[in-house]
Amino acid sequence: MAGKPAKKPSRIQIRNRRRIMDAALEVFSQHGYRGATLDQIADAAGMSKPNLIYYFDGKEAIHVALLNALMEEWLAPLAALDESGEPLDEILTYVRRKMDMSRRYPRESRLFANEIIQGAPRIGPHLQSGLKPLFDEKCQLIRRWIEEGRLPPTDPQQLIFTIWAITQHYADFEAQVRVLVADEEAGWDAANAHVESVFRTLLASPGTLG
Amino acid sequence: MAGKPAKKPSRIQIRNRRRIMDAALEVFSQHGYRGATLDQIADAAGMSKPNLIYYFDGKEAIHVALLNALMEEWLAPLAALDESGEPLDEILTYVRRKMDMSRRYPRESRLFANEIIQGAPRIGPHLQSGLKPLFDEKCQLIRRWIEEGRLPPTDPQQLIFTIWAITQHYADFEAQVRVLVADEEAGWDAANAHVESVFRTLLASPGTLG
DNA sequence: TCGTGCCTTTACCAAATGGTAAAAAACGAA
DNA sequence: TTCGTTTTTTACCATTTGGTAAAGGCACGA
Repeated sequence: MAGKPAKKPSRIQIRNRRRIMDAALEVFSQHGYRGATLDQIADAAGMSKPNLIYYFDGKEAIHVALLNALMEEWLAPLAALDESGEPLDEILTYVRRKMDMSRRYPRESRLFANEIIQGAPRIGPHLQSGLKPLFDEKCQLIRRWIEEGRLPPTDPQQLIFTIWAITQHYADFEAQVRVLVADEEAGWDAANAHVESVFRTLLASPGTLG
Repeated sequence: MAGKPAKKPSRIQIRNRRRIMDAALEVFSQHGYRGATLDQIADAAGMSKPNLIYYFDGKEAIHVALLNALMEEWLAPLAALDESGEPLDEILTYVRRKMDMSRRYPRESRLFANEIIQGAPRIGPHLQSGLKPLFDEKCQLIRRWIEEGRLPPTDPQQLIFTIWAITQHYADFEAQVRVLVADEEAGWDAANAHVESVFRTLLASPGTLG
């Protein structure tokens, strides 16, 4: 039943698995699943193609392993949304963390984007089992905050979509943004400021009219 | 110098070129450039692979032709932003048209998304020559509206990015949205209502304090 | 130091893929 | 109908790609 005996991964195994995952992230995020080749990944990982297969069962296995490994880390900011905190602060913190991740880990963002755009053929089940419950839970939390009059009335699902859309846009469509905005560094500052003000405006309680 | 003599395209040529473009849109938007195969496109177009090559010079030529043909149509809503109109109406109309296109032409949206995410390797020049001028022009227009006190102060570039991000999200990440939202039809209604209210809120003049 | 088992390389392979050559078929003006 | 042109098919081809077999190298404990 267990997929692998999994005694103890040797130091070499740990190092090489990591190398492969990193190389795969680079290549998959840039070309998508079908556009990426094992040769490219092997090259980026600094090892031979058969050696890749020694560590992973095949191309799809690498991709799936990568998505699984990143999923948790990628959802961490949403999971950190704390019910005991101040609603506005919590959501703004979430937004800021998402912006931070777009700037610092664009490859991860694009990896997911590629997968989702193409219909989530390999990550689909994990969306159901991993993302959906978390999403529902946090929607419930936001709904409660709204009922308590601590946030203006909004559709929580749509609010989260909006946050995702705006923040990830800067990573996923970086190529476009770079064409349209002259100064890259200034662009990030402007983006951060704008996004901050957008959600401050949207979440500004209009008098808690309940 | 002219790429083709281009006498008069016969009826058959017109019909088949259209078929190919439509099939290519379907396949490219689903798998990305490198993930799409000529066999798939030929299949979807209901003709043989060599017949494709008879009408287009090759895979890349089809892709480029497709992007070029769609670019204009895709930018039409932005181009329609009218300086003589009421700023709020103009922008809300723009947002609505973008939402409409996301719902009705998700393939077009995903085609561009795929291309941009992967670094715009084939459409890059067209972004510079086609999108950039239009973008700059409309930013200028919005800036003027703000100066005239007819819109609250905002960074025009970032505003447009926000509109793109939110509206296209529903097409590009449809697979994800479908997992997270139960009722698809109701989902679209909720999305439209939410997006409308978001931009109404953001663009609500706070007293034209100028 | 000497195996024993983990790691890596070399040499392949079958299928898929972008593309070509050239013959056959269909079309259309005279 | 007939002849030249346009369109389509059949049969290929070279390269790329995911993957395998098996031998060689290497590290490390006894």
